[in-house]
Amino acid sequence: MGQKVKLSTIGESLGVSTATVSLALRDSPLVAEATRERVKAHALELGYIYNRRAASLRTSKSGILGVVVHDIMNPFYGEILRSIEMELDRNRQTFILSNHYDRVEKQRDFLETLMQLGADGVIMSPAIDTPKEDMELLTQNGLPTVFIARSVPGVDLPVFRGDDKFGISLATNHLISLGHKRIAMIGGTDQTSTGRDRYEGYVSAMRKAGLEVKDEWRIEGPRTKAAGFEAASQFLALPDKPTGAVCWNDLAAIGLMNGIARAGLTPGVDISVTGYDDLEEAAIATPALTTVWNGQPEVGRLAARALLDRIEGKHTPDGDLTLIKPELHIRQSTSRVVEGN
Amino acid sequence: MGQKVKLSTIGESLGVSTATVSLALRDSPLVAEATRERVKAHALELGYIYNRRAASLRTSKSGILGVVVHDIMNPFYGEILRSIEMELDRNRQTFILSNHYDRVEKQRDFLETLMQLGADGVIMSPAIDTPKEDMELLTQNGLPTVFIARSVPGVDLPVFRGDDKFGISLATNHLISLGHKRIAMIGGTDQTSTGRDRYEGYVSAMRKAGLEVKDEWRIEGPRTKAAGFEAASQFLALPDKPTGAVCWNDLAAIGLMNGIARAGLTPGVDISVTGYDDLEEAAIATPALTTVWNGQPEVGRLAARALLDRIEGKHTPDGDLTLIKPELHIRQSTSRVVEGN
DNA sequence: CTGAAAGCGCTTACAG
DNA sequence: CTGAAAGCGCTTACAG
Repeated sequence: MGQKVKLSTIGESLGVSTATVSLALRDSPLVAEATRERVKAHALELGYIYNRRAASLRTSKSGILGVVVHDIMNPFYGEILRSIEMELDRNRQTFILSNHYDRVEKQRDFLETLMQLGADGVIMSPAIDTPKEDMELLTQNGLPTVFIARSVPGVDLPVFRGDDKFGISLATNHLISLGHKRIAMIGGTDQTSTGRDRYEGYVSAMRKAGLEVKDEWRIEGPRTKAAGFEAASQFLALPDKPTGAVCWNDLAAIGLMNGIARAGLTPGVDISVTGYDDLEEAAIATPALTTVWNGQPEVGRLAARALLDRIEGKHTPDGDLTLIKPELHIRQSTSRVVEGN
Repeated sequence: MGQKVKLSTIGESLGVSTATVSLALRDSPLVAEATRERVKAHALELGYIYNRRAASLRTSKSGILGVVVHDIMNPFYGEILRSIEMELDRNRQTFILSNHYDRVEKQRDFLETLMQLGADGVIMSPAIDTPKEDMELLTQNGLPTVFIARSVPGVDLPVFRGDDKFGISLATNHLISLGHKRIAMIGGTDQTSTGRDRYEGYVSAMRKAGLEVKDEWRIEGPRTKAAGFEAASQFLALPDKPTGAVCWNDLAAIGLMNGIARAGLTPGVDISVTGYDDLEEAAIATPALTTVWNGQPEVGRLAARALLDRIEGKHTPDGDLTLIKPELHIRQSTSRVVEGN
């Protein structure tokens, strides 16, 4: 591959200084038009590759952002990520991605790596039980950070997420309006604020309607299709057979519906099921899933925008909470409660 | 955040040179045990963050690898990625990820970024119609590269993928053995070698069994659930109503089954459907999907391993093709052809 | 076992 | 409008 082409290579063969080459390549008005063109043409010809590490060492800006989520194979995060990607591409920022799988150490390793690389900022959906100290490490090192979907208690940073309590009440009230009186809540964990908010929203909607809330009707855990599928038998064996299931997310709901179908019942007819998130595949599930749109594209876009603003010094308020307003999308997985139930 | 802590900060407050600090932190045996301990303790105390950019500028190794695939929201790539991640984590390598969405320019931008960052290597599933020149750019700049799932014609680099022709014949022969005579092939494109291989495999299995292959029975395109879902009406309107569908991948198959169900037929009973890949969700689809395991974990692990080996100079042969042997996993979406069909 | 010095490839005041 | 020089924070011969 011959000798590596650098600014000085270009400069020498053109008889100008590296400073001029540097400025010319970055379109500085300080350099004469003609010189600029000559430099650029020659750079292209030589196959010059800009060395970002050197530039970054000098300027202490890297053009790299970090994104950490629980698991990008979860389409909920996938959809957020896609809109982050679009926003960052437009601003010619590179991002590095990591899953933490709710392991605090894996997350910490990644944050450390970001600091070593001189990342300009971080978008994160923090792991369960992330210690405040891990976040302080970021601020101490001057790394602008925003949260998506989740946050860390006691840490004042901008948060972008859906309004969970309101969203789950939309789903619960929808089932209630269809005449359901025994409604279970399937999936999710009470270890996250999101989990607690959604459970609270479900409970308060039930109470407001004068309906009973039974502890047994809360099946904690499932957040994936596989787990939702497995929860079906437990759900179908519940005391006082619920006729409706408010699920933590679309994945658990789709899994649950598959499990219900496997047991010989018809989801959407015998049992009404609601999801949460409105993933792209909710609409093509069988039956099509009634669910709550959770604003993934908005969350991603706004969070990326806010981070870029922070990096540029436009100081958005700390601890600012941006709640995306959820919407109920009614499809075929919910119907009027069956007579006699 | 006070002053930035660097090697010289540690050195000065300890009365040793930065060279010694550098060596000590990297556990060099050149440094006395006692000094090493003192340095490390002090670095920790001061909250020293290793500056990888500076190190990388000096050593021209970055510890960064690039991974480019079509779309990580596709669980096929997601599953490969997960195993790449495991392998790279174990070797303490950071990776940067990008989707190309089959847009050659987006892919080129990313490769350029990798070179600017001084990446050590690339794992890629190249975009359709990737020009040879783009790949030559990588080799000219000394970037070790391996292919997964797809390759670029005329470019001699190691490739890791499943044996498509053999795999699709497993699915086709399975339907044939169940008595199906009219079998369509749904989804995928003939613009990739994978697409051509699978279609050829299907055609030759049909011919070998003395069955007719009709052009109309080839519905090109669908690679997603949504597209598979939409293809259902087209499939059901096909001349001489096929009784079986060999699908390009699990996503198209699951979408197709949903569409068939929506039309009032029962997939797995009225129409037999096979998938390809054996994604985690194939087993919990309704009906559970008969499909061909495509070795995603193997592909990811072997490709990552091979790249690391190349980077370390263990020169694995160019143009070497590693075919993972697919396996048929029979579930409920295929059954003996219905009488009278 | 430790230190002084050079250099990786940029950018940025500063001088002209 | 252009150039000479310093410096970003490391690592690596080299000398002692």
